[in-house]
Amino acid sequence: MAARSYGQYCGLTRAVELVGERWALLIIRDLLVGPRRYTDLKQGLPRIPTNILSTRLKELQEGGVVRRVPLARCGLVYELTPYGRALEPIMLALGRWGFQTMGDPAEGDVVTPDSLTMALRTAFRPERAEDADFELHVGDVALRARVRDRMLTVAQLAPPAPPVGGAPPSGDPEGVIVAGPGIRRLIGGEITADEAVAQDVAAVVRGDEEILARFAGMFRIDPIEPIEPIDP
Amino acid sequence: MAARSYGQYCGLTRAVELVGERWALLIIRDLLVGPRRYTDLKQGLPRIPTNILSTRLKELQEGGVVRRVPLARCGLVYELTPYGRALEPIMLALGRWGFQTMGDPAEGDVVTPDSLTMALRTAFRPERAEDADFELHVGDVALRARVRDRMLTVAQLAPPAPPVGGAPPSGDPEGVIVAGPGIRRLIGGEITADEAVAQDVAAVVRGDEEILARFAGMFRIDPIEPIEPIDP
DNA sequence: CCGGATCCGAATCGATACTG
DNA sequence: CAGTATCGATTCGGATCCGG
Repeated sequence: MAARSYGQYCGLTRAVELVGERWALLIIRDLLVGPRRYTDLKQGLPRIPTNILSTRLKELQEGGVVRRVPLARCGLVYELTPYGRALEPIMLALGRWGFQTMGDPAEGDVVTPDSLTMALRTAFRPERAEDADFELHVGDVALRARVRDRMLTVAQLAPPAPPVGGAPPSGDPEGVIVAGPGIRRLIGGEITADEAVAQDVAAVVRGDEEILARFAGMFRIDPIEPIEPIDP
Repeated sequence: MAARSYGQYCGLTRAVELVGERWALLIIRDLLVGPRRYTDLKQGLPRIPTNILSTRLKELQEGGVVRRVPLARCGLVYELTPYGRALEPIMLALGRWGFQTMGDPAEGDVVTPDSLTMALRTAFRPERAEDADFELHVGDVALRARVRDRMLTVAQLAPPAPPVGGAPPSGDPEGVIVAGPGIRRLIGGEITADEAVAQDVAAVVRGDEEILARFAGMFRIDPIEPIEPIDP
């Protein structure tokens, strides 16, 4: 039996053995945004020890979740295999689940470009989507998000994107939203767009302020019903 | 910042901090089957150190995922909160994902009643369901599974169920299936019911042998398409 | 700058023993 | 039954180092 095996013959156990080690799911989160170099991953996961990153990447390759690709344009990158990409809906659902109980950021917590990108994907509701094209700034991170035809695409503007990222669309966005961590409350439906502006949670620094309401309409994670139906 | 925090402000990170520690998801898997006493959990997770079980249960309670309920009939049990139960679709999806690459069992791997119950739920396809009522034996584990109205219910027959489990239906099942770990290949669609019988992967020891084909029709986890569309 | 490998103290895990 | 206590074996985290 493998060293860190749980000793059970079960699909979930297998999954946890593949991607349940510390840091593994966060590495996969970043790779869901796009292929990344070793250094990109290290920057996107500021607190990961380099030896752990190295070890996890090897394990994930061995498990068929990640592969290492020498890329002509920019050296060596890691990317998800099709099997690894099959985790995407699970990661989005897990992100939604965790979002429900996210409090305020702890001291030292950071928001990275890839985590914000995945947060947008997590919160995106295709069924409510309407075309839009805006910039979102949170801390040092700036993204360009575009919705066309109920499809969301996100590109990283700042910090300067890794060479592998998709290029942002040319032309100007409809508006620029600058937000703090409190934007969680807007996405969570705790406050309205107007309240977000009033409480300085978010501001529209360019374009029509109405874009914030459109944002809040499409990017939404509803709380689970707080029923407590169990009665011993 | 908390001791084992990842230092990121992100929904997925929060989720991983809540349920990503070693053994936590397997504890949750067992609790998805029903409330369990400390000892039930320890039996269902034969290789978990008791201090880890104790620690995880405390952490999961603190995270609002699990609660401890003094139950009149049988002492103290742990059960999922509504928030914890919200993990069910995610756990089923993760189980399906891991199932795809489950090889043969390693030496010493066990199949527990709760893991087999969740495996059945994982593989169940409501859209293909037809009424059925059968016993499934794998190793020492025996379950009674019943499908009515496209809903699956599973009860544990052996080993003797924890007092909290639902009672099995009265009356005889339509058939009794005895299988080995190779039943994975039947569920995975690698072999047909006839081949499973021919290869001694499964046998119908009571009732009409046709029930195995009906089983295979409703309980199925298809492989992900093995496309490799990336071309650097 | 990129892609790691190495080293070492601190924290966690795993196994066993023990207790109310 | 429901855990706590103890202790050696691993792993993790942080820092540094190194070849390209």
